[in-house]
Amino acid sequence: MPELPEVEYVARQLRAAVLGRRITHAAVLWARTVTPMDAREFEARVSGQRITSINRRGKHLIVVLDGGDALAIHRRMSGNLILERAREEALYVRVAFTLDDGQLLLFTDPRKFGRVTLTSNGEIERSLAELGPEPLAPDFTAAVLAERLGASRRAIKAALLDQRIVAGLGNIYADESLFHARIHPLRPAGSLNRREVTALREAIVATLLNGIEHGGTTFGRHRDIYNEAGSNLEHVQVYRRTGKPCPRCGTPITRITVAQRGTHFCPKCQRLRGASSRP
DNA sequence: CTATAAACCTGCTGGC
DNA sequence: TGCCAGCAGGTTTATA
Repeated sequence: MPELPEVEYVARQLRAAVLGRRITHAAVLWARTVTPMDAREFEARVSGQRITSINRRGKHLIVVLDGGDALAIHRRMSGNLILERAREEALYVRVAFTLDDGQLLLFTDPRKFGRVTLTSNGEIERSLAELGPEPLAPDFTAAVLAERLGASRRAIKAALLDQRIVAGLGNIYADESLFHARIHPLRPAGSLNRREVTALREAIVATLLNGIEHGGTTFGRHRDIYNEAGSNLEHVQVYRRTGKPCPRCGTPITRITVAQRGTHFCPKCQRLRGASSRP
């Protein structure tokens, strides 16, 4: 579930809460979460390192440690980072970090798809090298987006979910962005004209910023580090609103499957025909 | 290149 | 009320 806004929101909270803290102890409760590293090796190597910075790249949360290592955390479908003052009752804990001020930082993950990877700083950079541009960075221009989409004939929805095209978009924010830009999800990615690419870039930025502002979208499992749900679901226009009226024109929202993912759009505002092509 | 399916996992929902 | 098939925000890998 966690897409860029959910990861960014948590990154900001963690910066305020655990920056500068030393990890005094780590416990791996589900070994596959830290693959490919051995669980005991992970615990030994992370213990004693201090948290020097917290960053985000796409949907990856990067916790930089003073021993030359970094933790790359990907929450995948159901992972959360929960901060506890003392041992409370968090469920599905896969990795537990004890900090030097007594706080407990827990990686919880019912479905066990999430990953907490410990590697050297250089290694992390290499593993993230394939990611596309950061959509909230100032250099994410319409020209950059157009260049990334190239002449691809795949559906624009599928392209937006591809982290090599743009980093951080997932199913929710892809649908919302296309709705705001009035682009049909099945449009071939390379067929968008200049005006449409510009509108899409603006829609992506606005949609993501909106999501961050509301603490992320929670319809299932996303929680912030204090175990609070985000409120952005109240603000989405099409995602999971099949059959409900389009907020713009009243036409019922349609749901189709694109790239094996549920895809929601307004059939009147987002037309497939009548589109011009980009040379 | 593009598309599709399957795999990794568990919990929740909707239909019967 | 109860059971079960199907579905879920993500990514990777195999196959056509």
